[in-house]
Amino acid sequence: MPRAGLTPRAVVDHALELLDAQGPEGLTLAAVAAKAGVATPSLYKHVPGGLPELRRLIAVRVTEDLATELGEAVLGLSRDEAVAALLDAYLAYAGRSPYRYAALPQAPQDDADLQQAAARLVGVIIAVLRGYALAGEEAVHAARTVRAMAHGFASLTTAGAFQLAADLSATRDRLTRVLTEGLRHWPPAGS
Amino acid sequence: MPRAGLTPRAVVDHALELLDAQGPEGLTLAAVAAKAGVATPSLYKHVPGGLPELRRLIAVRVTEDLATELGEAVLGLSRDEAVAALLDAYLAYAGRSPYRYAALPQAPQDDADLQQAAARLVGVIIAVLRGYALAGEEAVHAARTVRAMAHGFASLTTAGAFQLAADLSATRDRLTRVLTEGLRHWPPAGS
DNA sequence: GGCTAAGGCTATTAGCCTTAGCTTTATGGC
DNA sequence: GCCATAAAGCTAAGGCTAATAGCCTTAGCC
Repeated sequence: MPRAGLTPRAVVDHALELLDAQGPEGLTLAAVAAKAGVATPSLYKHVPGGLPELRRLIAVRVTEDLATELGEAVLGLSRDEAVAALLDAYLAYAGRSPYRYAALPQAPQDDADLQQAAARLVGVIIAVLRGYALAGEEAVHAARTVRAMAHGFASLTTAGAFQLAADLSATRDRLTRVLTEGLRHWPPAGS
Repeated sequence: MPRAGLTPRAVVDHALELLDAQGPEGLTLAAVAAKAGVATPSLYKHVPGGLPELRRLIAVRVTEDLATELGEAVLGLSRDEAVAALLDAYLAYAGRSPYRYAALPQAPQDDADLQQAAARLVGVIIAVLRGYALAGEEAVHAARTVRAMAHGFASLTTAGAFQLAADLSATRDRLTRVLTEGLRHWPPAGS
């Protein structure tokens, strides 16, 4: 029996392929092992924590990938243009890889690796907000607002929660404008 | 063996208790059956579809409960006050029952019962927007924006995704104001 | 009084995760 | 060039789950 030359990274790669193709139900250790050409228990040599750890590693990887894509998408842009590009890239990622995106919140958030990856993602958002010159904690509130809007729209869209006939891209346009308007007039005034 | 007097509704009740107490991992037919004082296969008499149908019924119930709570929260209010109350009630529900809230997107959205319940929920949002006199499809875009912001913030908050120290209720306040500002100036202007 | 249908049950199958313990392979030191 | 050792694979086994099949009993109605 020749060695398969498996690594934790390769295991995650196979898992992601499975996730993309079959959704969360299809993500089983048995299936990953079959795809890797290995018996199921052998996976524990590379992912000692079993299925929970595999899911954790997936969340970390997806967060890193998303952070990288967002960072590239906003290069050279600032203010409203950067925000629009950020939202576009965010929604594009979720639309292109809905199962990966849905796997994000399934992992415990107190994990160190995940926090590091998440910090990179938040860093990109904070950088985009630099053009609005928000003071101190206001930048954090604004970043959370950006993230909430992006995640909310992405999550509801990929889940198929918007059932009415109205054009989704028009909604995305309105959402983007509400966000940029809010950022330009930050901190937002009450009624 | 006396009858347990089970009904589909009672099965869902037991399932919800389990979900609240132990999270999605603890929601198994075996556990529900044990709680109901019944052997596992007996559940199929009331929930023929097994676990997937149970999850579907849970999503429907949670959507109905949420719609009811939101409807009550905005009674007698209009415009910004109504929007603020809607957001408060939405986030309160998610915060009070995080596992129920997280169970919402796990069900297929093309289910008739779920669509009916979701229509009630959307109806509440549309009603809240009545005070802003939005024309035609703009009401749909605005309702989606409201829902995206509420869901995004609720989802990220309950998942523990906001790790920085800044006060969450302050962020919620900013989010609410961005939303009401956007609604007051609808359709939102671009840059 | 007996029939029917609903609501229980046990037994069984199939699939999964996980642990334990053995075997083989590759590698690094002497 | 050989041997020790650690890494990486395997088989076997245990325990959990969902789900199906088939049987029995209870409750209610004609």
